[in-house]
Amino acid sequence: MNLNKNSKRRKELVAIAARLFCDQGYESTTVRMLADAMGIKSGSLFHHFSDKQEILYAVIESGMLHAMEIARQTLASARTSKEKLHALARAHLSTLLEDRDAHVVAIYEWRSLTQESRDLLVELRDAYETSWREVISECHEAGLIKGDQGLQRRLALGALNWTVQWYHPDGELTPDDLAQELVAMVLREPSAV
Amino acid sequence: MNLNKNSKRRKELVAIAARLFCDQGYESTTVRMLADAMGIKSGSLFHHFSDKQEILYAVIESGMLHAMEIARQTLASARTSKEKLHALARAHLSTLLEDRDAHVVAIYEWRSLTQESRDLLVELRDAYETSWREVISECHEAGLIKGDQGLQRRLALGALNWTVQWYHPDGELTPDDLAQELVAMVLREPSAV
DNA sequence: GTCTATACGGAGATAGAC
DNA sequence: GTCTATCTCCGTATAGAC
Repeated sequence: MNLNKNSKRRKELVAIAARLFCDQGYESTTVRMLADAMGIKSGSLFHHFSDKQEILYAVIESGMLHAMEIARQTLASARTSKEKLHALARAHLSTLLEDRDAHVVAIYEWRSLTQESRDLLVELRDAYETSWREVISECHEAGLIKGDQGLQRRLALGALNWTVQWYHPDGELTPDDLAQELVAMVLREPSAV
Repeated sequence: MNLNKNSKRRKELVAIAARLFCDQGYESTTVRMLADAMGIKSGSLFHHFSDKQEILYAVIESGMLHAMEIARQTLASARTSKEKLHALARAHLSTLLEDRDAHVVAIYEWRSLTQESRDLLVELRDAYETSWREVISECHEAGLIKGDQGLQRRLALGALNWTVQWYHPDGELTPDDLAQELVAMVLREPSAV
């Protein structure tokens, strides 16, 4: 089996799998469907991945790594704590949109991962959420909000994650509108949208 | 096949199915597992439901009907628009907790429904969300908030629905704390938690 | 790295006796 | 209303040639 995780070919295959898993669900997507979409026969699939679950893991991991990279970049150009909060919200929405398949899969198909895979991905997720923890903590220290920081972080991330259920970027609302309204809610400022 | 949807027996079976679907996912739950948990053989299952998808439909429908009933009741005793918003949030969280299995299934297993089933359930959901539409509209008319009502409703419902991912009622936070913080965010009031 | 061929098990669903 | 028995199909995964 080919274990080179960074090969271009492998990334293509993972993206194709992400789309199918997103559209039809992991369990309902057969390895034959995956192979068809990849332009190979089902037996050949197992040259790239040791089993079906590993494909699922690869899809979710790639989405998470990408999200962390975007958050890191966006955060770098923010100065005030409010700007940082806005940056995180914008970055979060960007990855949800640009990498939608992988994130929808991460949300819906968690249960189909082995315990070992889950543990690995939980570490990634925690690392990502640490940025949120830090920025919300900064907002509190700056006197912009008070109250339960964990609760505020979870409500905010929940509202953002749920956007995959209803948001279509071709409507009137821009991702930046969403981010602004979310920040306004968290910081209890009047709506700017 | 027994079509009596309101029989006590049927409700028991639906509750059992909800638990299994919630724990393992719809596709990963076999009709043999369902039958085992119900104390019958797999063949007997099809005396109660015409096929597996109908069980999924029954689980989700029962959760939605219950949610609507709770919302109706809770709303009846609220007077001001802020009280009504709080009532809706509390009712939403109550049903998410009391009827958690069915709602988790509704969130995760939507894709496994036939188009016909989906259409029926979308009608129910829209009817439910109408309460939210009306109450948020009232809050705007009362001058408590301004901005995009649809966006505010969706962010609020998203934050609430996402609680199934992290909230455990045995912690320090009560459901009422959650509802209060959510209302405070929506109405841009200081955190009361 | 892809192919063909196939093993093996378990899935949903049905028929008909009791 | 439940049972037993069984059908049929399709799932994941493997083996070995090219």
